[in-house]
Amino acid sequence: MYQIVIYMFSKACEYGIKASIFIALSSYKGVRVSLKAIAKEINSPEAFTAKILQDLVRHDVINSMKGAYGGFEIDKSLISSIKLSDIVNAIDGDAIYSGCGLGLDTCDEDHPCPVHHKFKSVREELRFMLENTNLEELALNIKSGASFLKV
Amino acid sequence: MYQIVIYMFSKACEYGIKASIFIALSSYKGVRVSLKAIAKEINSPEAFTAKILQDLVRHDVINSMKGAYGGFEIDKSLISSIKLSDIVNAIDGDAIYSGCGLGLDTCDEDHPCPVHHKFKSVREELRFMLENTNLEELALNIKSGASFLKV
DNA sequence: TTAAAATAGGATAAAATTATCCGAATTAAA
DNA sequence: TTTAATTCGGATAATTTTATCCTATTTTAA
Ligand code: FES
Ligand code: FES
Repeated sequence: MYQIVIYMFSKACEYGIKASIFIALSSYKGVRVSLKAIAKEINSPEAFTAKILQDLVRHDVINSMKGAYGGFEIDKSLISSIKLSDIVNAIDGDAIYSGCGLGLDTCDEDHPCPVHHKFKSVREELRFMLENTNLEELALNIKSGASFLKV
Repeated sequence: MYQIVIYMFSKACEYGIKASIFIALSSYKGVRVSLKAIAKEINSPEAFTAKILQDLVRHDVINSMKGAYGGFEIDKSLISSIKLSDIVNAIDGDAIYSGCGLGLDTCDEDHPCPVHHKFKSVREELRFMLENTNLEELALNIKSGASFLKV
């Protein structure tokens, strides 16, 4: 049996999104968080999470500070403008919404695969969701206890 | 960079879906198709495709016949009742629509992850699409030249 | 009955993703 | 200035997914 079929996200993205939310939450309180604290909070492997955070830093989604009392943070005033798609793009590169669902070289209206029209709406909805969900709202829901980062 | 983020389907599923469509198309004409012909038509690796076809046979999505003049086929009268979700389920097992988008142990209304409510609708639309698309319509679109299996 | 054409299935290999380890560089406090 | 706490980054390992190879089995036609 050839495992799992419909991933919404890779592990890398899962960790990236959850980490970003936790960093945002902490940044509201004005405190930087360490890799160790993040991995513990989101229940992810430390070293792997580090790689993903480095990616997010390079793409200016989050900031980092080395050394004692260092850690990760996000500029408070930017939290509401960071979208899920920014995080996903940072980890993926781009070419996210462009690929054909059935693996044709390009997704092309004029040369569609059998599921093209059926998938288009699903993909567009996914895209819309990613581009219209920001870190602030996700963080606030964690804060209020309306959602959870682990278990 | 930690590649690709949003898969709709695994390669195994892509090949499984495309192969099924081609087999359906051929079955309407009353001819069995060989693995070789399928792999060529959908532009997939032969041996890997063989494994996936075996899965589909075991799950009674398609039929196979060994020996000279053997190959794969689908009972003509069943083509319209085979849904995309049947193919996907055969290759995946199940547990498809159940998992949490952010990797929590379970997707649970009472203990939702930060993206749960946002994702629910996307996932439901995907599910609806898979359960309401049948092989017949996909095959007919190939036949009419409205869609394509490769390139 | 034999030979050729196919699928079935086990073993293995390659590639991609996920995960770990360790030393280097940086920072702040003591 | 030293030390401890951290992130950074390269190397490597484990796991999963994708792909290949080879032999056995089945089936039909000659
Ligand atoms: S061509 Fe396949 S999804 Fe558009
Ligand atoms: S709990 Fe994460 S998608 Fe439902």
